[in-house]
Amino acid sequence: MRFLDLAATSAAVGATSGRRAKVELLAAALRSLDPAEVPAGAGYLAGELRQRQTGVGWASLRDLPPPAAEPALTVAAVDAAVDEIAAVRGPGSQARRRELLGRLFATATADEQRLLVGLFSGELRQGAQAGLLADAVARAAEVPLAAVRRALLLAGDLREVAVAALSGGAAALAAFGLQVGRPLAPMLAQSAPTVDEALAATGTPAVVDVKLDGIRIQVHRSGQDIAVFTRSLDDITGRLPEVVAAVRALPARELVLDGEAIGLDAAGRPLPFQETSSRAARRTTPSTTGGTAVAPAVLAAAERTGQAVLTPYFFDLLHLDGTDLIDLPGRERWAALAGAVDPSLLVGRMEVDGPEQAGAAFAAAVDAGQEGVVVKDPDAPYDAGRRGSAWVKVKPRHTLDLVVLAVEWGSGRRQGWLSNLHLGARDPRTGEFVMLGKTFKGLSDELLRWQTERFLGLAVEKGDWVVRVRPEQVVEIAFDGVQTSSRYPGGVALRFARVVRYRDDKSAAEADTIDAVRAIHAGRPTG
DNA sequence: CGACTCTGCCCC
DNA sequence: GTTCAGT
DNA sequence: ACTGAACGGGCAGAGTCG
Repeated sequence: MRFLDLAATSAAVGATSGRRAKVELLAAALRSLDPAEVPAGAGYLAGELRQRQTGVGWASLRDLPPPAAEPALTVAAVDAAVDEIAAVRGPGSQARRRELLGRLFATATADEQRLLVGLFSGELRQGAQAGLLADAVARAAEVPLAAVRRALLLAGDLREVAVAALSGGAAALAAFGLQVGRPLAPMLAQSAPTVDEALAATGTPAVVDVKLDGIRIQVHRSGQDIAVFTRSLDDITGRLPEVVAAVRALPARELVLDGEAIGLDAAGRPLPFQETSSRAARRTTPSTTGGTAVAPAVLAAAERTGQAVLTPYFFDLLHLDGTDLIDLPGRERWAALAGAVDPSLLVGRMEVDGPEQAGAAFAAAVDAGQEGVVVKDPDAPYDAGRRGSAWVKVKPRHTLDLVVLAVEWGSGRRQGWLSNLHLGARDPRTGEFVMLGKTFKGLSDELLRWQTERFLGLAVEKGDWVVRVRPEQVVEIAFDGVQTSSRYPGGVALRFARVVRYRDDKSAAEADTIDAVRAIHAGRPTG
């Protein structure tokens, strides 16, 4: 298949607002792919490259050669070119990658270049991703949508599912059961501002789990083979030897566990997320020589340098010794979990009848330095990949009145509007403002329109990207916490900042101070 | 060597 | 990660 | 209810440069 035809489909999908019409366009393109091109081509239609990492990002896509006048690329040729680019490594690789990338783009027409940029950057923005492509696969292969969805969530790989559906139909899809050793999409939680509202969504009685601020882990065990996967289904087994050891010590032969890995201090209180993250992101250590014994080396180096040792805590069990549990009610899965795992490895959990007990559980979790709670419906099955009302998370929320220092022009559907706010706290010693981070969240279209006019009126420097303003507009900002920052001048930054409302009743001189922010920082876990 | 930029279906 | 808009 | 798109801070690792 010509790559140009995929580019045309992508453009048409992007120009279509209706979901059904998008699916129709994608299905038609899927049908015209050669069987050998399905893995790459189906991914392109969902905005994904077959190669997970290419070493190419926004910076490499800034200066591109002029487009070709005539199309010459096929889907297979693009896939081969990306393969070659992704394989480049070592000294001289940046120049080599740049050369190969330039050659690919010089062969592409303007429309094809647009699709390539979207694929390499990971931001195709055609209004269709893997979820919609599942619909298109069902349509093209004439199989039930539910079968495609289920296969996608259990296989975690769009391309394999597309190949199976288009070549083997419903029978091939049925073969995608839960498989020990192969990650499935983890179940997600909705968010609620209070435990009362969470309880209203789940119903009562409910179960309240402590929410740990660490790394989501899905651990598979088959005999002595143990694998640890992240929320995005990446294999991080080599980075978490503590987790492997803990699961190896369990009596069960086959397990699929869902939980969280987190670093603790000497007193057993949780470390700030940054410290857990630092340990979990470490692959090797300087002292690691061959790489054969990477995992023990990671652990030894962590202990030697005083880095956090991560501890796993589990809250669900999806498979036990030959039996799949995902379709069972939560209370049955959790009973099986309690029987399979040492109590010290279980997430803190309380069964509650109503708001009073749930509120007490939430207060206790926060008091212990934890991130919050997840309220769960004990009758619900494990809905892989879904963010339904069966699980609802609740976290404490801080708010501060900050001052807007600058605003960035938006892109995509926010093009032409001032969008991303630079936020500052007042420094009472200097009268200046200390930048703490940015946010673009919590802004309705109406508010975007209002603030564009407002900040152009306050502008002191109108750049193409950033508009600097007189520090006069106060805005109420909600956020989850304060973290240590090497980027911002105050040494602190807000986590998950979002706009609550503009405060036209307050002047900048009445805005909250950097001291107030530092006080919150000092009060965080092990701060 | 250290300082820097860029990347990551990164983690949250 | 959170939030808003569109279907 | 679900999907997609707006974009946040911080981390380690790889490669480049002076």
